[in-house]
Amino acid sequence: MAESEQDVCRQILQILGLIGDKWTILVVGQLRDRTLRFGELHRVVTGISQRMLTRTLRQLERDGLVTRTVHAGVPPRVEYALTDLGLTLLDSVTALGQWATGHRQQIIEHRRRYDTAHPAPIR
Amino acid sequence: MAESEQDVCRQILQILGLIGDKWTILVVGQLRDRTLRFGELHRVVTGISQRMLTRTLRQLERDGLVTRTVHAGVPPRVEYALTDLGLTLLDSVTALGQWATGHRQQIIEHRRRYDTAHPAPIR
DNA sequence: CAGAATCCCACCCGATACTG
DNA sequence: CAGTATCGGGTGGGATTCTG
Repeated sequence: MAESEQDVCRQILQILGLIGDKWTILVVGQLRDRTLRFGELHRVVTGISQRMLTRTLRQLERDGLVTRTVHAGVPPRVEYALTDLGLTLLDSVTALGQWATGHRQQIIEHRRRYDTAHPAPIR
Repeated sequence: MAESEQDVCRQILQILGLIGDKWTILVVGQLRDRTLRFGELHRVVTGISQRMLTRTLRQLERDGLVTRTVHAGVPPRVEYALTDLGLTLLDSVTALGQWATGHRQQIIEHRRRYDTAHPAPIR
């Protein structure tokens, strides 16, 4: 089964796109050191809507990055935790986050300079 | 000047979002070892529209990740190259790309299993 | 509590046409 | 050649409502 370079490239891009998603990063970040319930995640990931939290978690579950554990009973309880695979992603993302942190000031400064040098057209 | 955690977090997310953009990654990747002209980039980054290439390059320039050099004359010639800052980004992205490459099969396999276990509702 | 379903709008982005 | 301008379809994502 031949697999073209194109396919591989597109798959990797897809994965990077997943990682680049802001909600994904925030959610994975929150699961760093402990498992959390749906409601806890909803509270701790500031600004996320119920819908987006659900979608993000589903995708992460589908990709094998988090586990979803339903505890029977009333009220219902669903817990989310990182898998081993999810942990390796966390490491990589953390590294990238450190790049972002480390160069944040530089980038902001560049933007400031660029924006003053290229004023918005009047319109 | 107090800078809230929220602000810093949002800035980092913004930067990660930038990195996650598929065109950004492809363009930066192509500039890895040599400077390229607009038209060359347009040819080599498969599928990108003129508009998106322009926008991507502008943003990268604004953030100080690439330089834009205009050579006078006819026909016009504009060359793009990575800055030192851009190179450090390239390194980080490459690392993440290696993660994606290394775990690609696992993720695809997880998806396959998930999709067969959770068949799409009939509709 | 943990979602699923629906509505709806803002914006992203591609296609196309025009310009210095 | 290297862009800008404009239009229009598709989509991401918020707000709201309903259910097991």
